[in-house]
Amino acid sequence: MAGIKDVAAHAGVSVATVSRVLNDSPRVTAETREKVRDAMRALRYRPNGVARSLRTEATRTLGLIIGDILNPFFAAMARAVEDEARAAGYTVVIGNADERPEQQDHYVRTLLEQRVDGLLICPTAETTPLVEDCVRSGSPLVFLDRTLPGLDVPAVRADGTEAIHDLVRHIHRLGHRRVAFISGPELLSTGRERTRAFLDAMRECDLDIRDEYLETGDFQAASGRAIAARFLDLPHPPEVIFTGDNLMALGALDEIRARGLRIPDDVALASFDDVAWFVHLDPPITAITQPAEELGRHAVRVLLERVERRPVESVVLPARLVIRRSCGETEST
Amino acid sequence: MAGIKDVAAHAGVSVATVSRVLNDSPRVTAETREKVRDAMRALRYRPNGVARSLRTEATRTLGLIIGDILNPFFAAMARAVEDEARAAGYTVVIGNADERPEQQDHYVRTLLEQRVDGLLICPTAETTPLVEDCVRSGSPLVFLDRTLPGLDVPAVRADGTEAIHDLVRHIHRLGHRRVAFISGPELLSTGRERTRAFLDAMRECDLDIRDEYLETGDFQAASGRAIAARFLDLPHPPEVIFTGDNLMALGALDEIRARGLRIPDDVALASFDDVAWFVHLDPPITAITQPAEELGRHAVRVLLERVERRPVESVVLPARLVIRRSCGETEST
DNA sequence: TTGTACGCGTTATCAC
DNA sequence: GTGATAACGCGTACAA
Repeated sequence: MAGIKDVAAHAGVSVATVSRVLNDSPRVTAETREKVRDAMRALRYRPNGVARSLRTEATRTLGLIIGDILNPFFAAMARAVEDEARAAGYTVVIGNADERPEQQDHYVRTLLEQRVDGLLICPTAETTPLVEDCVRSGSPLVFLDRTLPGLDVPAVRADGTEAIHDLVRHIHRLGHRRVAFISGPELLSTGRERTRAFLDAMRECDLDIRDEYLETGDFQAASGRAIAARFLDLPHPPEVIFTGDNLMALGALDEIRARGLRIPDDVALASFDDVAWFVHLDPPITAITQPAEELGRHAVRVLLERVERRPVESVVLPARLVIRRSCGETEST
Repeated sequence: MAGIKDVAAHAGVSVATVSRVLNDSPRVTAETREKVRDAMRALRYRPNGVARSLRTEATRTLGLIIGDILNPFFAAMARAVEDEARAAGYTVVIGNADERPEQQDHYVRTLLEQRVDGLLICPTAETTPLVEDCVRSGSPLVFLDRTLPGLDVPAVRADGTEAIHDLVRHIHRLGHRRVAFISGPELLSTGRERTRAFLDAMRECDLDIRDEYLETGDFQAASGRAIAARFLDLPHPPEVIFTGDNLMALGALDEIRARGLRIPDDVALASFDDVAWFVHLDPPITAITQPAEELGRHAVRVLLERVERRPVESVVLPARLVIRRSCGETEST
């Protein structure tokens, strides 16, 4: 493939001049610029980004490590990250960690070696030594969606506390008293936050928090289904099942359907995390929606600030309750 | 950041030896190997992938250009591509072309400059000069999901012809006669193929193909909704609406729901392209499923063969009809 | 088995 | 305004 010196030879100038044309330097006559451009076209020249990166110490590439691109919430974030990055002239490498610390580390290592200019991580449960290294070595790093305790890393995330309070009040107002919660892992900041908010909100509404109505899942569909089954097998099953994320809602839904139960008459359902198709269900599912796209965009902006070595602040965006029909809502909201 | 020569100095050996350790060369004593490894750990050395790539002319990176990661079908393919690539020691850069030729070209150009080792493209309608260049210059290229006519590029895709015949026969057997089709763009190979298969299948079943029952959408939800509305406004509305992809099915579903119509009593619905949540709908949607994961995995394998300059064949996998309840199916299938 | 020296394609710093 | 040339960090032929 043609290199810069082939172009230089073909245009009868030096490689320095070609480089200047490439980088839109003003110190080049319009005439020679054209000559060089012609040579580039003639030789089908494509600048070698690898060589450029070696020289400039910048790859104009960002890394994004998420749990799973198949989860619509992550997909929406990833999409927004990509759009915002492209607008700023960056490309993004996506790594699916599958919530496994060792796979997350694999990507951290790989992306660090590829010398990405910055790293966006939705951290899994554990703080690994590699991530700590990353922080210490000062490579631009921003947490997305979740945080890791004890690490001084800016985070861009949604806060569901208010929305969960709204939801519990909403459920209470609808006359429900026995509400169960399928929580996420204690090890995840999002899991902790939602459980805490749920408990606080229940207390605020003077609602009983029964032990048997509180179980911990792993944010995957199967656990949602299994826990929903246990709830429904209880002598006094709950009137409402609230799930900590959309996948566990899916699992709960499957179990409810499999038993031939009707929503909301037999059991009501609400989910933290909204997904596009909840609205097409019958009845549409009442859910808490997170601003996934905004999170993604903010994350890129914050990360690029860090890349420029400017000081940054964490960003917390509110989640929001979307009332639909799965909790026994009537026409008048 | 520590480089190879810092490691060499720290270990008291030459850079060549360090390099040999890095690349697991057997011509190094276990003893010196350990010395070098220790030095690496001590200095928190991370090999510089950029420099290595410049030297070896390989980045161990693959490019994947798809329409939209938010489309569950693309997401599933992307996920599989990533998994397969990682297993082979590659990372993948994803570009969302949004079905826009100029954005597709943007990514082709960018990824070519980044010197990805191979490129996977789900081509949008038009053959751009850049893509032609790509083919001529012989850079490893594989089409995924769709093909472009007149270009000698291996493709990995699903063939829906048989499944569409199965579906039309199924619909016919159920007693429906007036069936409408919301097709995809003629410019897309998938759009053409599905329309042709639908028409063939209709003829095979001796079913009338009315002009007003055949309209072309753009594979996006909005067009599905608009066309469904026109179908339903007809003096003789169809008994079945069959959509060319999952997004247009979503649009049609919205329109049907908005009118308070019931599936399948008022109008039956079937979709090319299955998505996970179709099964959670009431009734679950009868659909044609494509082996998205297999397509992704095969694509990577074929592409890596091309990277190694081995001859390859295109891959065509069959799509498959999944009968559920949205066409008026009874318990006995 | 180990070390020396060159080159990969660019950008940047000097001269002119 | 343009040209010569030294880096950037690594892999490898060749010499020792």
